[in-house]
Amino acid sequence: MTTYHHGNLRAALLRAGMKVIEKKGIRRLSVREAARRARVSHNAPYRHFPDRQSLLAGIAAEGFARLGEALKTSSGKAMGEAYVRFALEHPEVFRLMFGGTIRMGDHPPLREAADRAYQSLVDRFRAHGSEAEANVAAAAAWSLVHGLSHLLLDGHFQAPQRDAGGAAPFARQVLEAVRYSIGAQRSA
Amino acid sequence: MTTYHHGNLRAALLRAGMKVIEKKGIRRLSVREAARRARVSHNAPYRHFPDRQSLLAGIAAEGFARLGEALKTSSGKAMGEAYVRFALEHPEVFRLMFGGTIRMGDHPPLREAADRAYQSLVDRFRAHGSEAEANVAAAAAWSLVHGLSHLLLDGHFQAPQRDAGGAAPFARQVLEAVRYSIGAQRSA
DNA sequence: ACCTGAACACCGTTCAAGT
DNA sequence: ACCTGAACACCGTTCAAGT
Repeated sequence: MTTYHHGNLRAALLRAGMKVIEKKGIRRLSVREAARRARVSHNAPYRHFPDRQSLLAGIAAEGFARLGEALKTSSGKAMGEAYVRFALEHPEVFRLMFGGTIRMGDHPPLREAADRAYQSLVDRFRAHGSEAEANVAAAAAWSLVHGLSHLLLDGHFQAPQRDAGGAAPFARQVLEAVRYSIGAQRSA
Repeated sequence: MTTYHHGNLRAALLRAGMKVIEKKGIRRLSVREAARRARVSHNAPYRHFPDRQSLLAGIAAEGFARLGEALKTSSGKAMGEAYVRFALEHPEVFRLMFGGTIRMGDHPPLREAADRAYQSLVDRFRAHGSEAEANVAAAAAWSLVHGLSHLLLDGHFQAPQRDAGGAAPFARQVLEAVRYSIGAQRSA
């Protein structure tokens, strides 16, 4: 029974941090709070993360890994809905990943995690046309599902849409509408 | 020469706050910093805003007003690009408006400001089909430009795209691609 | 190496008091 | 009404020290 914490304080801090963020929001996760939950001094986290931003970056990277999984395990047509579902089910982590709290430039492993998740999406477009066309198509698809996720989370769609029965069905409508549009173009 | 500040401390705080946010980011705007810039005690702002969130909400509302202006004064086809341009030119204010820092539900004037801005966008779709169809089309368009703005700000598009010559031309490509798609559907 | 306690310069917010 | 200074309970981060 060592006087130290345990084998993997880093992992414990990430787990604790993720939990706080999901339950109380990003602003409420302090380094000191993560330390408390991991039962170490307010100071121990600095052995594993140089600053609060890096702790947040670690949690965001874990978020990208989970998003990538969700995308990979969804069949082609359902990928857009899987993306939106991830955002709606993990709103605070999604905001951490994309809310500008952390700058990817400062955290290379975060950028790599994000790129891997995006690859799951781009790969589905490789079949269509030139590389440049695939890039544009993937960017458009990502933009659509990403913007839709954000706007739904922020509550920007009003009564007429919500009355239709909640966020998810509305999201499906929007995605279907655009899917048909793109299909029309392709076959033309 | 009164011992008080001046006629409109509220406006002065909003102006100072906007400036700090644009220059240093949201995290760096404290109530105390806004007070300092307006040359009042750290406590005076609480006469005009119940808490920090409300100060931020006031600044965000001003941001929505400006975005609405930018959209209204842009001609139909250029509106999407105007939206992206606003985001790229005012990244920190854009993040404040849409980054989840403030919950619109807690600040009715903010929601109203946001709705007015959205109306500038929805109005352009009124001509097309039923009300429900217009709603879905507007939501799709908003999602696209909004997601594209966010992803560009976060730096998620990689070398091949950026090499083409920067964010704005890439944005134009993506928007054009989808515009053609939707045009194809309409005429089919 | 990994952890701790004390210390510093900040916060947001509340309160009692001044004009 | 509008403003001020003191006070409280937090922060992130640094430092000197313990095992």
